Amino acid sequence: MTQSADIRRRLEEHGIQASAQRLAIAEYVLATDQHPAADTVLEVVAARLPVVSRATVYNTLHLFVEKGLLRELVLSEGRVVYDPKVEPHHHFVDEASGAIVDVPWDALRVEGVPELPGLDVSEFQVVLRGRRRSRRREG
Amino acid sequence: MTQSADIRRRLEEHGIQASAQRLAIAEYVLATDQHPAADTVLEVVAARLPVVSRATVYNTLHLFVEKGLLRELVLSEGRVVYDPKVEPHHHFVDEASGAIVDVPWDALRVEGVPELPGLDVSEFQVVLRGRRRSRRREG
DNA sequence: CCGAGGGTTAGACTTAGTCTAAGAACGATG
DNA sequence: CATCGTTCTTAGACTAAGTCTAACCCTCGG
Ligand SMILES: [Mn+2]
Ligand SMILES: [Mn+2]
Ligand SMILES: [Zn+2]
Ligand SMILES: [Zn+2]
Repeated sequence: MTQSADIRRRLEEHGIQASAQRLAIAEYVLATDQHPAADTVLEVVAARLPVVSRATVYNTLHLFVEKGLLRELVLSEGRVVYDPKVEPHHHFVDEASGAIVDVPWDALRVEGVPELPGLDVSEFQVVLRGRRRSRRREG
Repeated sequence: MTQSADIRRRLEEHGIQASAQRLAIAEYVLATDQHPAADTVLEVVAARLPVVSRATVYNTLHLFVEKGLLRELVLSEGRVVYDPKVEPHHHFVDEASGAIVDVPWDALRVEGVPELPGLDVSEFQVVLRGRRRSRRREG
């Protein structure tokens, strides 16, 4: 499939040498709309690739972060999570399930950041917590 | 000193039975303007009270959170931090030092939260990252 | 072919936090 | 006071996320 060729190209464009492990990890973690933790990545990838080690998963995730393909988020205790959506956006944490939901940048307006005295802000986001309202249709 | 009597009263008002350990922990953690982690609390308190155990520090911090005297913040990897300022406010994380700086609620305006579809937001805050600008005077 | 550099690996190690079971302090009651 | 049930504290075992190390395995250029 051309899917994997696309991913290979994408890695190389970011100065990352491809390997079977990196491709398998990228295929999952760069395409998901979830915010998986490292151990989830390991589980998912290990189910498809004969053998991937924990060390490689951590190495690769950190490499992807360093090269700008992923962002690392820390929103709740003991859960470092990876986000393939690197453009600025906000996050909602569902207190019932722990699920993390993306909130588009334009859905909120934050005013006053440039006026904060003594602080050079390089990035910011709104972190929201609460319950997801029950939906009529799950789709 | 009446300081410790005040603290004792404050604990009891929140339904917390006082003890030497709880008073010592409260004296530090409810008065600080920093955002200390559990191990910092243990260090500081152990320096004044003959013996306090790690288990008690964790138990007490969790109790204080449950009773509304403290809030638990998770802003960076591996660092759960406690905040005696329980009113809503925002946080700036200095990327150089890891220091956490309070940003008053009214310093920023966030619009659009009630209009988020499908989300029942119970609380939110803006999390900012960057560098603290060098100040003329440290005070 | 060969060798160097980069990638991967198992497993030891570290660190934050939790759990357990036993002892100490508390506080109501006789 | 003495007793006794409840609450609090404790050391140390345990867990889980993440890091480190040193050996091994590829791959690609010469
Ligand atoms: Mn990390
Ligand atoms: Mn906690
Ligand atoms: Zn996201
Ligand atoms: Zn704060």
